[in-house]
Amino acid sequence: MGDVREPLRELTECGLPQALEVMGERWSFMILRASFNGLHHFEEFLSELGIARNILSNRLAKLVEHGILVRQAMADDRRKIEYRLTEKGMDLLPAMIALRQWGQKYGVDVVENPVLVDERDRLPIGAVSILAHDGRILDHKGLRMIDKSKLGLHPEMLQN
Amino acid sequence: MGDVREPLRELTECGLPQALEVMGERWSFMILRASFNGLHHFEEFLSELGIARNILSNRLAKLVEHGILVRQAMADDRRKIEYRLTEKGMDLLPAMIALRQWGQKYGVDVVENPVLVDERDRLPIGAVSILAHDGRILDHKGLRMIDKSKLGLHPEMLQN
DNA sequence: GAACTAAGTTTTAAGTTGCAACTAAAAACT
DNA sequence: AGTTTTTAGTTGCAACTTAAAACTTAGTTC
Repeated sequence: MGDVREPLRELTECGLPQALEVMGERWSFMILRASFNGLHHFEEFLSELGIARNILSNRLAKLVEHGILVRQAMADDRRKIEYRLTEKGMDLLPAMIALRQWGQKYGVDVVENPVLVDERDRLPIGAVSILAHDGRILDHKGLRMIDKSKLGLHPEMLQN
Repeated sequence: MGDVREPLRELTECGLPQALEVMGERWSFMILRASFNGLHHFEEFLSELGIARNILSNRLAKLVEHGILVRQAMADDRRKIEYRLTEKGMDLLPAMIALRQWGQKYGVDVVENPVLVDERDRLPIGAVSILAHDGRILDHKGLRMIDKSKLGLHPEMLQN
């Protein structure tokens, strides 16, 4: 078979570039947060975020295009368009909260309000965490990047 | 004194804008990933990421300025500059991995290689998760945003 | 049907990105 | 010692993106 070099830097394949295609654009995360905070209309986002109209229009369209928000004219007043988070959009919450917590940890005088709480007991949530397959919390020292081919074929291998 | 209106939409205060100031810029997350993957030098980032030289230069400077990377000329060859993740940079891992996992879940034909594994057992990691104060995994249905002032004063209140 | 409102487009200026060519400094070769 | 190569940048310029303000369109209220 001759010269079967394995590609030295297989850094290319991963979901990050895909995620950044939408969420890497300026304002996307801020719109997501506002949306999660209960805002649904164009003029609400506009006055809440202090974004320019044309950019907001463009971003909302992209978020809808990517299935993160759904756009729907309201029945009672059909001028009003409601933007609502989809399940796909909700799935961005861990990323958003992780960013938020990081900004809070290292930012100067970040007040944090409103606070995220567990609905069940109304206590503030803990840190967004990287979990091992068995639920242990991992930090960067407990993590390794390895080539797919070098994965032992354990039976539990069906998670990430 | 007189007219002390409270700001109606206290959506303003949170760590997200702070985090996005650096990490919201195009390429920042890709550089972070490359860095975590073991790249350390200018020309490595350049050929790995396909970014323009001036932009890379600018981003690295900003990441250093914000304390996410440290810049250090190497002892043996002082032309070579080493960029290395700080603790603050490592703390962005949950956010980065959460984004990556989202991109993987919803992206089309994302291969994912290299794979993130738990160093201890070399099994792929689980999903980055939002945890309650007591360690339960929360999803968006179990979360609520409430005003700081409405927080009951529980003794455990010192986390997020 | 005149005025108003919500959402979006257009226009124009300012700022950012990306490419290509150039520079600066340290190391290696001859 | 002097030229070449390597590493990490900077500069100049064209293409693209963002922002602010004025304009448009469709639906609603008076």
